[in-house]
Amino acid sequence: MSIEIIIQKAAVEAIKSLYQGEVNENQVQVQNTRKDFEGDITIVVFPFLRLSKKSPELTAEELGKYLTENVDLIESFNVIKGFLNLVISNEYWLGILGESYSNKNYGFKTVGEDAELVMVEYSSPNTNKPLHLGHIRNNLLGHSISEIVKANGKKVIKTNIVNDRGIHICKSMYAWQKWGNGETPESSGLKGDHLVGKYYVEFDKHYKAEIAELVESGMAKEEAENQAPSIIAARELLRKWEAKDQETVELWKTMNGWVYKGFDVTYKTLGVDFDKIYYESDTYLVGRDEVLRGLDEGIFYKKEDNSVWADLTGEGLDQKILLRSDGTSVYMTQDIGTAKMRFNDYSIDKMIYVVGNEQNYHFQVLAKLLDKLGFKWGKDLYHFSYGMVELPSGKMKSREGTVVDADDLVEGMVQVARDMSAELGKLENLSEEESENTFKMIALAALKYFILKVDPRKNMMFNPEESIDFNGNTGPFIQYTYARIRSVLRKAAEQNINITDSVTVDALSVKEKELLKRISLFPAAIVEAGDNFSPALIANYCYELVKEFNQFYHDHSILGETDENKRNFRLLLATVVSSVVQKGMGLLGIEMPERM
RNA sequence: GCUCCGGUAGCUCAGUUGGAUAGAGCAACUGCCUUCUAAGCAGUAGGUCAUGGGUUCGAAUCCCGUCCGGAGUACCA
Repeated sequence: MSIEIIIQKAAVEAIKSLYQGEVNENQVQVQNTRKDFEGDITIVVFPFLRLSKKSPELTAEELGKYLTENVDLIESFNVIKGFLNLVISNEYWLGILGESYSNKNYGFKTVGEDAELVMVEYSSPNTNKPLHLGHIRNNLLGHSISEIVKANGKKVIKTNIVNDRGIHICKSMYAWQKWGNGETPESSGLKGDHLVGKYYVEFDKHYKAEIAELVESGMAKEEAENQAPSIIAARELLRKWEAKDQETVELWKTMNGWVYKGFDVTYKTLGVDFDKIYYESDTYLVGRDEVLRGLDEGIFYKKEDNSVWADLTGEGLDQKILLRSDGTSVYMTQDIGTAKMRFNDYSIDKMIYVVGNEQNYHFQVLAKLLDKLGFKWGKDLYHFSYGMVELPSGKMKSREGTVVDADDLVEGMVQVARDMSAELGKLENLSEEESENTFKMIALAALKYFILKVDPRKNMMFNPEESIDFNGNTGPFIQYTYARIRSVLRKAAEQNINITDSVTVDALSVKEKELLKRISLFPAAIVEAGDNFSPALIANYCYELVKEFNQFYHDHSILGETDENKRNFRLLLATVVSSVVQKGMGLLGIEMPERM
């Protein structure tokens, strides 16, 4: 039971006994005492004035007196205006520390056999171009939220739906056929996804030129966009693909294969993975069948041009197309099929889609459609909607070349880590392999933390001109503090100092107590991050803990402490802090180096 | 037009179910490496929380209006 709840319950009793009044536990506003006041936990007494019929000060005095007398772990109190500051006993805080040290799960719940099954969809790339910064945000959020849900005791299946078919890949295929001269990843030395992306750009270049030419010769722009030879050729490829033309399917397989190889490298670098991958080419037909079933059952309707629609005007939404007039699937059709396949494959209790907020409307509609089709789980799907990554120049657009490529970004940051480390004279006695490993760890920590520390729902700004920071509120700062703690613990071990979990210290410094308070809040942070789908909460928690530790570290000697009890206590504290930070950062997919 | 989201320091972001004097980092300026790692610590400066009203003991937070920005809006994914 957390300290807040203990205090809340006690306060409810106190109000009953003092004023014969009933209050709900939630009405007891408990918060951490601000640093500039004495005390640990503060109760706001304003809500009780109508019961006490006394001034805020007097009410707080009476409540404080009652609580101090009746609750063991409350040692003393002071009152400032309507705020009752309670001082919690050292024994309580030390108990937290001893328990954390011996128990070691730090608020992580174990996943039982009958735990709720949560499927998390994230990443979901198109196969016509490499991953960029927007995808990185998606991947990191998806992976992190999976870890957080797991830590809250749920079974998680991470899934990826790959958009492997459609006009986009046909554009790359056509351009490669026409201008590729048989180029392959091997012959060009390019990563597969980059090679295919190159031909996507190539397509667009020619396509644009053709449109310009047609417009020049007097054609309307819209018509030109439909009549340009390149787009006609790409559409023809799509038709051939849908008709299972062997040569086309072979090319499609080959080029997608290149892309998957490339993606695998990027995923591995980012440290994300999946338990199950779905491909649109497998699910779109299932979706089409579902839509046709809906049509038979009168849930959907058909227009004269043979297109199939859902009427959602009754639900406050619009009409939505589900099958084009030529009978082919749209995005929504595919998502219906994918959902059906997933629920057939697994007994999913909750489905989470990690998809950008530009698709809020799409998921609103999807939930309604699945519900209409009779899937119980339809309306329970959760769209984890995150904000866009913006550049100073505005939105990222692949065609305009304003994207920040994922691989380039990571490589650039590893280089910065290398340079900085050399400049600071770090890691000089490590082998090249070990230091390279550490540079990667640091670079990825900087990138991941930079992205995950901001509220996922908000758009975020990334300035490619200024490289991501390694100082201040950053991943490397947290790693650095961790590495220093580990270094102290190594030295303690070298000196044969044993750490025991029996703590006997009678006076705690302000900083020590502050650290203990923060440690005690970690389990609550995990729950909160899970409830709010917010890795940012964990990131900020870790930063504050580590910042606090750095200050502590600065003015408290650990190994130099001569009082053995105190030294033991501080070593214990350092151990627990490092474990909590490691666990917390683990939830963000950030590894902690032993040295840096 | 309509719907949704956002606006906090020069910049990037925090800000607990409404609570005390608004919090970090970056950038700027001052100090601190003979002491467990200076990717650090201590400090200075920087705010009409877009704006106008309302609710109340109390509002960055809740409600209404206005302005600005972003996204979506029936055969792209």
